[in-house]
Amino acid sequence: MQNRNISDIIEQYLKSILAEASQIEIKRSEVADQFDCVPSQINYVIKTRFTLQNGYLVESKRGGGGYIRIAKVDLISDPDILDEMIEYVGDSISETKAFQIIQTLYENDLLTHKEAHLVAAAIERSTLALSDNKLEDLIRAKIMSSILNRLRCADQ
Amino acid sequence: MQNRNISDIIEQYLKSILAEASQIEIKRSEVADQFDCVPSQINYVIKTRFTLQNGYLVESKRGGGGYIRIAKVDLISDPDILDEMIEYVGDSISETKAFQIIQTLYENDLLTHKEAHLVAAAIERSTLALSDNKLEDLIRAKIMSSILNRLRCADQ
DNA sequence: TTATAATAATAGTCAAAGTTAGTCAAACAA
DNA sequence: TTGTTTGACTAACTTTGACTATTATTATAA
Repeated sequence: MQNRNISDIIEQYLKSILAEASQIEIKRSEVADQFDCVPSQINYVIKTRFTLQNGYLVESKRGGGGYIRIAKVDLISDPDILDEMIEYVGDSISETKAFQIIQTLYENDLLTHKEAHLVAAAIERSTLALSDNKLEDLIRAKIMSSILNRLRCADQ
Repeated sequence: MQNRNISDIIEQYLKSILAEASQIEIKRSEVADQFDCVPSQINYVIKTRFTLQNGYLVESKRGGGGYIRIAKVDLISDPDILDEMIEYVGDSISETKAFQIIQTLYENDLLTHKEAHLVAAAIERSTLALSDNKLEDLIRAKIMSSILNRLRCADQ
């Protein structure tokens, strides 16, 4: 349970604040100063320990008044079905197979009727319409994976 | 959700007035004085936060008695705005601008919170993640257009 | 009085400078 | 090997001010 490195310490610090509030906003440089590390270390911590799979949503803004916002989200009780689908999608998927996945999501109440239509609109052939079919299937897979991943969140 | 910079503060001020009236008229120099900034800062705020894709119409007049008028547009009662948005998207759009559109659709109840998140997941940079930025903006535009079109038929 | 010119009073544009956060790969450590 | 640390470089957003454009008002000339 002891902290072995600075990343673990920062992770624990952020999670201790998140225990109080459901959402926090930090200034990257301030936290880096606080823990005497380079700013990009904060990115490393977030990328490795505050993923959506772990139940965190991260947003940020650059420039004056910039920030990094970390929000804790509730995950659906049974993520296995999503994991299987993401694996099935892999890095390439046809329109037909993607439609089947969307249908399954709808039947399992992970998507409403309208949501299913919107997702379908995003990935259908007539939308992507790339002359390179391989590339089209690849992009469709990226979109499907991202959406499946997002469905881990109970709310949102 | 604090204000982090003067632009955010001015944005919030203007939106708080707009919450009362559907349309407001301001004097650029007065608002600049009020918030102790240069007048062109007001232009920056308007240009980045009160565009049509943000759901606002802006008119102005120079010279004596000049003004800047900001009006809120109602997407639901004005379906033409969807067409204008599709036209605005064109065949290429950045992540930032697409996010603004999604935000506007959400604020006007054309998308639920979850639907907005799903659409965002489909078009965000980390999803499309193409080395070719031009192609990425092009595909994002195709998806956004398809989604906007789908929203024309209110219920599915 | 009327037309025109000058002046004042606005708002717009643009680019430089400033302030953040993100990426990526090399070096390092367990 | 795998995971961590570091820093140079990049990208995004904000602030500022000099310069420009437009409109209204006032002064001047015919």
